[in-house]
Amino acid sequence: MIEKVPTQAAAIRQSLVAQISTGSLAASAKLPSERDLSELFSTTRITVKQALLRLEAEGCIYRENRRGWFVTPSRLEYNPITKSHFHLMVERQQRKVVTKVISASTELASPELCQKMALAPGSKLHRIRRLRYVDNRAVMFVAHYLKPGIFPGILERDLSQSLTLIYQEHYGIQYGRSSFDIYPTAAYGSVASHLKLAEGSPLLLITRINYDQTGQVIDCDREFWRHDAVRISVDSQILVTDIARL
Amino acid sequence: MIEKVPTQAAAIRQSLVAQISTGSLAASAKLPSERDLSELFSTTRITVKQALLRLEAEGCIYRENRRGWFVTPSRLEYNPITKSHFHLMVERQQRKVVTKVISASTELASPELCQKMALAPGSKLHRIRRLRYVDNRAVMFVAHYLKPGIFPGILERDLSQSLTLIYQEHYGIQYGRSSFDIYPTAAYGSVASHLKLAEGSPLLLITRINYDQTGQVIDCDREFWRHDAVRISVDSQILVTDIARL
DNA sequence: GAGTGGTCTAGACCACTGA
DNA sequence: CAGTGGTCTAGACCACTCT
Repeated sequence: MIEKVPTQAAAIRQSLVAQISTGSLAASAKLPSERDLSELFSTTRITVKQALLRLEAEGCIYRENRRGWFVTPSRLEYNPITKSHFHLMVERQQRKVVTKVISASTELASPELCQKMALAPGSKLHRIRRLRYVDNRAVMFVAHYLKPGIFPGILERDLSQSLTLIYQEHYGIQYGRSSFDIYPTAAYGSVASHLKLAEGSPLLLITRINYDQTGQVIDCDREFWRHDAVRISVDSQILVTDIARL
Repeated sequence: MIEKVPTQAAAIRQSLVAQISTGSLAASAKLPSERDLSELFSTTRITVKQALLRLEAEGCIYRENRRGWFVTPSRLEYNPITKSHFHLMVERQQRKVVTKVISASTELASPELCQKMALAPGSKLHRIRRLRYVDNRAVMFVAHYLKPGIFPGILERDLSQSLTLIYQEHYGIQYGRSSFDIYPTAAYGSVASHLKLAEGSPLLLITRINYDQTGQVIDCDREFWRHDAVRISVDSQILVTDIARL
């Protein structure tokens, strides 16, 4: 059996992985600076950086722009098809959750959105952009697109609470079915800056389209997730139960 | 309005994006070499490489180990909850598909698998590893774990065809419900080499657990997808129909 | 053997964060 | 202000692929 000689970057990665799994680097702990690491391993910053970038891709560590590298906390388990409130879902997992409203306005719908939501070209939509924090870390940036006709005056309400709740209480609307798709890509521009990601960092884009009880499109969510913050989990059993309840 | 000065890497990225979207670099086309690009943009290979790595994270381009960079072909649309044959699904999208068997053996199940599949610790499982190509590009490496008691002699069969079909025809087993989870991470070792990915490249790990009509666990699939080869798409409507049929 | 990306050296200056 | 990562230079040699 021929043993491959590991590259320096691989050796650095291994060493850090070991420290993380034994707990000598705990969750959310800060790693030594790139300069310190390159001295420790007698190499250059570029080599260290390559090891760090791989660990980042794996989801073991993450960085905050010019603040340093940290050990990634455990991931959120997320089922995009459940209709329960986001806050409830997170708190069930013993995590702290905060939602911050970034903007709320009415905009011309893009051609792609018109197609996805079965709208006439040139339709307008309410756009609500929010940022979600789990344990004080920004993990998801979401843009909700709502049909204005269904939700008069909704932009004047307190949008930091659950939209599902507002739909129910003020507009008598409940979700029926929904569909979603998951698209792995990279973060740029406002998404990157809100999530404090470096430009070009890996990202999970989840697009959901929600329908009411009668099958009409209600809204569309575009969720931009840190790739290392979530594990998507879907069980058809739950769906069966949900449907049986209707 | 203050315009940010784009970095060189961002400018290179923009230029390549433009060429890809206008079609002057078509799908699957080879990009100029890193050395040529660094001359073209009057910069170093490292700067060029950073631009290329970002485009790779986005899913616009991909590399084959030491062969060069290529424009990513369009993604496969994939619904992990459907029970149809993989080949059928791919061919419906006008793509060519090939499945290659990598190995077939009986192994001790790992503790995690025992838990996931509700097995006694120390149980054995058939492990079938296969590699799937779409349009001659390796896009997914999968390990199937089967309960040996249910599938006597299956390892001696032709495993390059649909397992679903073999289950039905030779063992009278049909899928009932299934659950899956999606975990973004990075490729290492045999997964990376089979998919011809560089170590530490982004990857989508989809773990499926399939149950038969009576709710017993049949098998577990661990699918390692190139992150740029797929868009996951789930519609609860389809599930409703499926269940109504039962 | 020529061409490609993979890895690495040994620095430099810049932009931003936080005390 | 010091410390951090972000970006960049100008090279080098290695490992692998393809012709």
